[in-house]
Amino acid sequence: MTRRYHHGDLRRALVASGLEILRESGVDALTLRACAARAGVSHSAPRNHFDGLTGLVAAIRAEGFRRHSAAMRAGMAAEPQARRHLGALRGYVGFARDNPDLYRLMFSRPMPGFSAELDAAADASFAVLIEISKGLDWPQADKVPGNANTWMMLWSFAHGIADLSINGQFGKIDAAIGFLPDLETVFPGFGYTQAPNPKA
Amino acid sequence: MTRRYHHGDLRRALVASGLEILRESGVDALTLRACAARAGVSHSAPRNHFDGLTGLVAAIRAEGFRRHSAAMRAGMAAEPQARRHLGALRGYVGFARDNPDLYRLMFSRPMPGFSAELDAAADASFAVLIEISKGLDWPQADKVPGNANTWMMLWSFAHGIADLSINGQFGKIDAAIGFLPDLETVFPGFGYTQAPNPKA
DNA sequence: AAGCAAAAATTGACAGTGTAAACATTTTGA
DNA sequence: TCAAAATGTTTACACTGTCAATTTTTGCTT
Repeated sequence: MTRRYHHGDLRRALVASGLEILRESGVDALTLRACAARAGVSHSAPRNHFDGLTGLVAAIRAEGFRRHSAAMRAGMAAEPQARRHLGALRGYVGFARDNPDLYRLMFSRPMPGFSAELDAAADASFAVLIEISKGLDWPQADKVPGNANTWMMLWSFAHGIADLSINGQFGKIDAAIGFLPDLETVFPGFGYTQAPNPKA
Repeated sequence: MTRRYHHGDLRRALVASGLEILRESGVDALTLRACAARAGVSHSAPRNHFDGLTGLVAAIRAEGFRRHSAAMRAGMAAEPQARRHLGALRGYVGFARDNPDLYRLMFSRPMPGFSAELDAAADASFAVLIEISKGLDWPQADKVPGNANTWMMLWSFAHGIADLSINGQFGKIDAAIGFLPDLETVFPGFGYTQAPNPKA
């Protein structure tokens, strides 16, 4: 029962503490010393696991992206195949609204090069967007320059709805979640041109 | 030539200093003391004009929104009437890309209630979006629940493109600006149903 | 098993930050 | 004129991130 000198899994504990602090008290309270204190450790212990506050924040953002992609995949699994893109996007916006400060932290700073872990986790989220964009087509697709624009459109739309909604920009209306499932209405003819996963 | 004890227009000078610091060194360098120093004043002088750092940041964000709406109006004026919404949105995204840290600061925190000045400036930006949404119609408009959804769609799309582009999420592709003018391709039939400003 | 190097955590110190109170100077207006 | 209000300065304090020095534990090598 005596608290050991070595924590055992401090790195994970610090990220967990950071996530709790972020949820409970917002980003201004997300402090290196506060994370250390909540993990029951001295204020300099994190130095052995992270490259300063920037490194800890990068790890927290990475965990955010892992949960983010998981939420998208869960949303995708809850819909029939032909509507899986809508499920994924609903998972996207739902995650943002359930974790507003975390989502804002994930996207409030330039992306690449903070850490390999963060880049990989963000790529995993990105992969879901690419995945649902594949085979997704609408009548105007070929008129838009560049083949990458389907995921750009989906991502821009989802991020815009999520971020503005989080920041209270939609005011009392805030029908963002109800807004999203109507994507097939907003984009007429938007859907998959062929059944995915042909082996199933 | 002797520096007077009273600055004369310190409030404005502090906001200007903050904008310069933001542009030159990013948001982490945006410090109350740094703004005061650049304005040539002691670190406690801002207290007479702002409610702490939060107040100064709110004033900087407010100035950002004023320039933001001005950029949209300039973009609107550069296009023929039937395409004025595209001009406004191009102004929107262009402002964000020309002032990435400022734009991020404007939207990286919950919106309402920081100061009356900020609320008013943000409303002015919002008014432009409402303005270009007025009379703007596309075949599916009436199928989308709620009448407010035209501006929600435009805003979400513009903010998504702007914010993701700023954060480098589009990677090397980054055809965000070229992406935007094709809105009429993405949304078929998207346009004004009647000539605006009937008195002209 | 012994011992020693590496890893992990602590302590103490330092500069920089926001905030506050007390004090100094200038401006204003009655 | 002169007192009050507005504007700036100085000093102090708690908190933050970072760093160097030190202590404790773990684990590997011999």
